[in-house]
Amino acid sequence: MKADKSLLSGSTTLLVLSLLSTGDKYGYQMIAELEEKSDRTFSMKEGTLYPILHTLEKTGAVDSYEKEAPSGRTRKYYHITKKGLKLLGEKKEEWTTFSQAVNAVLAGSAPTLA
Amino acid sequence: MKADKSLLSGSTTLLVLSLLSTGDKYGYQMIAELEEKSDRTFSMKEGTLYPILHTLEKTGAVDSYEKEAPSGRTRKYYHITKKGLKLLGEKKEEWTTFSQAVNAVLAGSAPTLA
DNA sequence: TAGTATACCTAGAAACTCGAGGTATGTCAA
DNA sequence: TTGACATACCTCGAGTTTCTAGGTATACTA
Repeated sequence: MKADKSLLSGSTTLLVLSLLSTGDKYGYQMIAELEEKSDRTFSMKEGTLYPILHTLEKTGAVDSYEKEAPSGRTRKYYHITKKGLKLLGEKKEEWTTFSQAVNAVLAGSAPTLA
Repeated sequence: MKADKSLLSGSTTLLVLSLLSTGDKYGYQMIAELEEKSDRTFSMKEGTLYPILHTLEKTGAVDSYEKEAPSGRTRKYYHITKKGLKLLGEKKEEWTTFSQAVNAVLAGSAPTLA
């Protein structure tokens, strides 16, 4: 990740599920979309994404199928399941709670030299 | 942490510095304040906090001094330095960028069953 | 005087991401 | 036709961060 790699932990699953909630996608595409949608803040690495996708598949939050691209190359598409949508809902809520809590703490802090 | 332990990564330093920007504090107190200000979302563990404080001290973002509490017990107070304030400013900005990016990605996601 | 809250600390395990590597196919230019 | 580059998938080991679980010690309270 770019911004602060360590800030990312835990939100990756949320981001991946969020992307998949708008339609089936393949790995390489998700990385590009994430980068674009986040205005270049996120640049998830393949070494991060693929293990996440495999874990999500193992737990039944997504399933996958292969499909040939117009170019002729085979791509592996991921599809979010009902279980995955439920998980997304939970993760979203967690994120909201979490970010509000951080903002609450920051609100009390002294103005900085920034 | 409670909410989702892994969401926390990277924000702990931000939170600690933020707390210290409003005045000198000792470890135990910070854990309590964090819990209170975040409305019970954060419950940072001692095993997390103390190593962070030690690292911040090593890098010069905070310094510390011992002081006797009214009770008679000795407490170790931490004080944020100029360097620490600068670091806080940077971390704050990182947090803002990061959270906006996450929200941007979520904004595009389908409404969930939540 | 025994239990609980306060207050500090550390070592090892667990989780997560990244860097670096590997394999393979399609495209395009020399 | 061959070499370079982008696309597309994958894995392993290192590094970072947090937690669990312990340890030590003092003050208060029943």
